[in-house]
Amino acid sequence: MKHWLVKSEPEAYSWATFVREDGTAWTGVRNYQARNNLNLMQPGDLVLFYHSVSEKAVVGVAEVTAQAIPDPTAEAGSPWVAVALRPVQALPRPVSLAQLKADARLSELALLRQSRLSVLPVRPEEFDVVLSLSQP
DNA sequence: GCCAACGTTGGC
DNA sequence: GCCAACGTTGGC
Repeated sequence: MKHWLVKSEPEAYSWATFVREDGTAWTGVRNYQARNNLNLMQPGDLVLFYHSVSEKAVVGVAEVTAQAIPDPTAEAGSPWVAVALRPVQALPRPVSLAQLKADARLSELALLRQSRLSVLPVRPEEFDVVLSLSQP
């Protein structure tokens, strides 16, 4: 099982909406590196849900429920894909970008190294560190 | 194939 | 609001 992180601007698509809809097709990714990561996702993989821009914090954990298919919001024949995600749990407390940056165990975190990429791999130990940081 | 121009993302 | 990083586009 692999671990990932996806970003969303809460004004565009928030964790609350994601929970209310009980999951969604993760469409609209238009970057090749992010697309490659989507293609590597398998059902059961766990995904950190990050609110970018206005909040800058990991807010929840999602699970991949369907592997990549052609993105229905893209032109037919385009290379873009979408996976299906569903919410697993909100974090007890959001883990802010500042917290992530401050933790030496997360110095290699892909989010911190490639801040513009919207679909990123997370190492299992990094995933566990983020969860532990969210504990009250 | 190179590179300048331009657009977008996202942190500050 | 600004700007750095970075991806894409298009002229040459």
